[in-house]
Amino acid sequence: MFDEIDIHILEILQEKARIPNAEVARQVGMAPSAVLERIRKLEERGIIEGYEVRLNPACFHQGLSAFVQVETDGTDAQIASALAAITSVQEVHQVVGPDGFLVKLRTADHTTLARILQQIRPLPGVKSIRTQVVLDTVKETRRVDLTEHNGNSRHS
Amino acid sequence: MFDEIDIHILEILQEKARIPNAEVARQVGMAPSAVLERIRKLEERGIIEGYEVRLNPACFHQGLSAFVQVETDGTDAQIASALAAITSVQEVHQVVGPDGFLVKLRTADHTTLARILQQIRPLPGVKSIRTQVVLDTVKETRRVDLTEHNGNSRHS
DNA sequence: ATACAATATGAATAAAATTCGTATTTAAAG
DNA sequence: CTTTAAATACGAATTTTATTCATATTGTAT
Repeated sequence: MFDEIDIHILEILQEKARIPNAEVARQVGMAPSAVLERIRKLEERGIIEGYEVRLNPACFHQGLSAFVQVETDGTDAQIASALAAITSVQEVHQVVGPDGFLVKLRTADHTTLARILQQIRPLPGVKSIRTQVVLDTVKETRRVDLTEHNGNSRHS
Repeated sequence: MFDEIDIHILEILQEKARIPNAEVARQVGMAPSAVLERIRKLEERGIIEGYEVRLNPACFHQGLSAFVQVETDGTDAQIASALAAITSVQEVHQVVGPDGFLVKLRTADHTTLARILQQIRPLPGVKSIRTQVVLDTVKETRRVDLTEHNGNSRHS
């Protein structure tokens, strides 16, 4: 799927995604055109899904995080998409075990949170909800560990 | 803090973070140098925290997500950093209520997950853990809603 | 070994980033 | 409602980067 050079490129991009191609090429010791071609293919294959800007949520009145355990009657796509449609909802995960979803929210304050919760409760199929408000986020990353992939070669 | 033009720029960047500056300038109808200056200041002020590449976790043997409710004896920074130090741990949130943390994990499979859990259980201060394995992730975004900020002007 | 496909190179060109002097706008103070 | 100072925008010039493509090299299967 990908070799050590690809991993190296991905490591550089994970560190700082807006780094110029030419700089990546310098760091991996290859021609810029070759690196460009590799990145293109990583994008084509869906290994690179995209590039994101990380904004400071506190600057946009989104300082409060919460997790909501939503117990449901079955696990319809209906409920899932109703939850996903709420703007404050950042994540919706269907979990194993008793039917339900784990929802991650982001709101300005407790008042807004309460409003969103009142919005979730009456959704058809929702049996109960349990809310956990986040006091402090110690770690929050999406970085993928690439260290274990150094040995992979490019087999079809 | 920021005006409508900043919001417009941030919306464009949230859509596609690796878009060239010159293209952003075209879309907002300003000179590239002016847009560059604005983006710089957004970065300086910590409004833009950084740029990330989004990788497909499944391509790196990280296809399994799980949430772990860690009940603890108090909420030491000790426990938090011990949890955060584990590579598979993507998020550590201290939650309101009974002392504890909500931890988000990413592993290759159930076997690896079990191993990580056995690693968490004996940490000093950990009373009990409850694990929720993710079957399906319906939504997962970090996008900040900027639509409400159109009226903001630039006051100190 | 041979041939085919994939990848790398390097030069050339187009595009973008960056800098900076000047002009314009904005906001505060008088 | 001016005046003034600071912030921002502009646009030309320059440097750097992106992109393309013909050629060379490498890797792989037969």
